Amino acid sequence: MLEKTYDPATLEKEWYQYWENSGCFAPSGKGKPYCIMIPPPNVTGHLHMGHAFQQTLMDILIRYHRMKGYNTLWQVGTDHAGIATQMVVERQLIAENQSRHVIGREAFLDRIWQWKNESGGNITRQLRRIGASVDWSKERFTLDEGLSKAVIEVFVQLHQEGLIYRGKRLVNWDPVLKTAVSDLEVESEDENGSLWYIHYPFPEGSGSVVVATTRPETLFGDVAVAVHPEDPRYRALIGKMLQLPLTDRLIPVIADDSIDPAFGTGCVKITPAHDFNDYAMGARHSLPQLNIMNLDATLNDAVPKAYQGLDRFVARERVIKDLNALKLIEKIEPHILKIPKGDRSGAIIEPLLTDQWFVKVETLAKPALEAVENGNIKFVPDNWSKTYFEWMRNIQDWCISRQLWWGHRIPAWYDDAGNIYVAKDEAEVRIKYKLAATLPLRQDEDVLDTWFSSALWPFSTLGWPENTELLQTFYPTQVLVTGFDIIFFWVARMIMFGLKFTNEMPFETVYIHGLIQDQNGQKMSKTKGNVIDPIDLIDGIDLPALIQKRTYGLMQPQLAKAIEATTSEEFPNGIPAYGTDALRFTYATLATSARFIRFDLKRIEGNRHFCNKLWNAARFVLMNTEGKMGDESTVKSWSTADNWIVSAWQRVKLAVEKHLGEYRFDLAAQALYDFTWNEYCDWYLELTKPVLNSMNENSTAAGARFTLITILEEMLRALHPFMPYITEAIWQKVAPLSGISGKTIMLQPYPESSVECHDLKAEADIEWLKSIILAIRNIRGEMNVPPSKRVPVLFFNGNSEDQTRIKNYSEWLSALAKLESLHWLKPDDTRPPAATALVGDLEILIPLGGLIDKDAEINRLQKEIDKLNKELEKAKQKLSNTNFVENAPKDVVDQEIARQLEFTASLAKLNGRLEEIKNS
RNA sequence: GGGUGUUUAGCUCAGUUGGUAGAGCGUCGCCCUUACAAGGCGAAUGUCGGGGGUUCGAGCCCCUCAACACCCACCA
Repeated sequence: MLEKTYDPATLEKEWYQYWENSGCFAPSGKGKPYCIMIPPPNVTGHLHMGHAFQQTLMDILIRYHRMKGYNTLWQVGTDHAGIATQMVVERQLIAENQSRHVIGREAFLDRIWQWKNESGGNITRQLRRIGASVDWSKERFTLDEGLSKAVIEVFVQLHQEGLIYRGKRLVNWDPVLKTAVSDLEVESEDENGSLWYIHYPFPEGSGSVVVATTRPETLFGDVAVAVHPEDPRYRALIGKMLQLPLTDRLIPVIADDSIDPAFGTGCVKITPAHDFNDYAMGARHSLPQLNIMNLDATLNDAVPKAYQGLDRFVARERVIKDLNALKLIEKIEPHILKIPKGDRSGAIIEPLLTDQWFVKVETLAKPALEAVENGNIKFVPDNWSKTYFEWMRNIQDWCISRQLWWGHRIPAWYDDAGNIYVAKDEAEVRIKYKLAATLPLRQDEDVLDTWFSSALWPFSTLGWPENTELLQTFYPTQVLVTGFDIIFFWVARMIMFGLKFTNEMPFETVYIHGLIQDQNGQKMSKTKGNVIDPIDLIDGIDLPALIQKRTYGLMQPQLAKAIEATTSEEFPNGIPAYGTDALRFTYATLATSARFIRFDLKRIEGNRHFCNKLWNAARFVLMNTEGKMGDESTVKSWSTADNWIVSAWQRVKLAVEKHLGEYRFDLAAQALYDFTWNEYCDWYLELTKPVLNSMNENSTAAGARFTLITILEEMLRALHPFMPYITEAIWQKVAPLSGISGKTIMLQPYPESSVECHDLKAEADIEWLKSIILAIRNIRGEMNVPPSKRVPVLFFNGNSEDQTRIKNYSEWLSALAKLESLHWLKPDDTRPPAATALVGDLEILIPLGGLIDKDAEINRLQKEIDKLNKELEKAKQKLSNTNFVENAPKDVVDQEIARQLEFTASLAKLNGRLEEIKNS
């Protein structure tokens, strides 16, 4: 027997260990392969709501397919997350008054590896807590030996084919991290700034041209002023020279179509080394690129002495002040502009000319685009493919070098003359390029963008470039489960590299789930202080601990107070423990096709109740079956209820299969929830009670026991992918009673729908029975008749089928509607004053006796009559429309006619009853 | 500027080829009823964002407007 109360904490503890230790997570080696690659979380990270949500969905798919007999692999692993991880450890050093530059590259890397080894287990421990059935024996890390080998292989090959090149380009430079970042790692935000109108005088000594700029400090890098070629104000000036203020340089006026004459003055200063637009224009006009900044965004020695070494924003103030003194500022306008910031550091990005490595993506993008266009790779929901197309059709070369230490070091070597050699390692370089052993070579200092190794994840984890058995079996993988925020960062690049290096799609389907937000629709973030740790939902947490967690280690400590206040308001008692299964089930029900998902504690609370419901239903079943089960052959007869619940269950299984096939976890979960609670518990269990308690020798108790246990056992299997722990715990007790042996539910087959089990007559009978019971309960409820009070019921005016059914099912009627007695009235019997309900033609009377208030019943009837009248009006109106009668399909018209007749008949009866009771 | 979404009950959301508007939570009654008070039974609640169109019929299809959200892009 199960414990009296459902306690997730104790039952979740045992099972994961057991599953893992018995190798249940490893591929079976039998059946069609089914493989999902985990989007590798940052190795030093910790689980957040998004992870837990995503991993739950993957685990549902994995457990479902494993039970369906697939050879299932959920490949697990973590990412080295270059910038993010390096930043964490750098911050630690700073706290110790150290810096990576002081301790040096080697010591710094040692330090990160040490940190990785200490905290790298966090995320995997947490994965276990949510029940993720990943194959731990195959765990990988993007910086491990095998994956590094794959990275080098890819780099060398792409370089050889000319698809990776090195060049001095304008890139997004993060002056705080002192590294280049890709376009995707830059986030632009609107900010209030100014537009400065500056005079650029003619060298002749009088007059000037006024240019408008948001970045006056870059004036030192100006190499031209551009105007629109058709602009009548400036046409005559094209080709003339201007005096660049604060300098002794002269720069030309040039003409370019891209200039908007309506903006500012129609004159634009051109700074090719510090602006992407100007860079392109510079290229068009063969202008020099004049870099005026150092790597930390201070001005370099290309600017006048007075400004050298100043930070760009200090320099700005200085330039404005000096221009003002020279009366060269015409005016200043407030202006809203986009400020580019690094997504990690938050530093304002500076376009800077540096030597970097790039992937030439155009040729890689073409097949990747086609793979989605022709449906070889499907996005679910489908509209995400549009987002993918938009980006891929306008794709720019990818800057892959990072001036960091933590990552895959670029396999390129330089000699003193600056020649570049690319190969697997230095020895190979010397062989490949036939270099003398004595020629000094130094390796490129830079590492690769983290996403470069992530792009190889689907095949590098399986052993590529070796043609391993794993790779042969599980590649291409079946589905990628991820958020839309990394479609460009990751999904697109996996498709490009997958097609390039394996000639196959890395996955068949990309399922894009929504992003979790807090209950107010805000993104969960540390600075907002609204983060919820999924583990705290499982175990619970008290308010002080929650506040401590949310305010600890804030980048902006001044936010702590506000966070404490909102947290206290929102969770005055902390967060109660809900258990893993309730959390997982909640994630499933939240996985609609919506883009953003608001996480509300109410939902998880409801689902903990669902767990409890299931638990108690199982207790009821066990209580009535343990020690009382024969095998199926001893069952003499099946009741209508048995046949009904079996039949209804088939539909549910079918629905679940359909919904999971379409990645509608919400609908699948909903279908199971509804059946479990609203059919199995609310009706079937209640219907078995009179049978199980009956003293009658010929009763169908054996059939009820058998049905109770077999349906429950199947429900557990069907629910297992959603709620692995509770289903396993219950199943252990239930399975033996239903004649099933097995060590664990997770390796049992997933229940399948069977058409032969459909029983339409039983379904119709039980639907009828339900409506009679509901009608009586409605009267009872409306009249406030307490459940303990049994009532007499009179039936009147029904057809022969009603009579048969009432005869057959009177025991159920009495039990579920709490009847004291049950009689048929003949047409000429006198009817006592009574409350009335209708089910089809059948009239149900509950005599007023002392328990029903006459006026209340009059009100109730009148309400009912009003409702019917409205419906009748609608039906009449439709049928009086000749267009409808002539054009609508016959069955729709017939249905409307039937409705009209039914409403009319019902109204006649109810009105009669109303008169009777008024006159009584 | 380009693109993609969202708008349905008090709240959070379903609504699958157009055919009688649903769930959970909350609210309001009556109940400790031998699985479950983490529960049972009953009830109330919607001009499906606005306007137009197609159709016998629109929450669903088309057009348009509005609000909100997100993504991409070089307006100095």
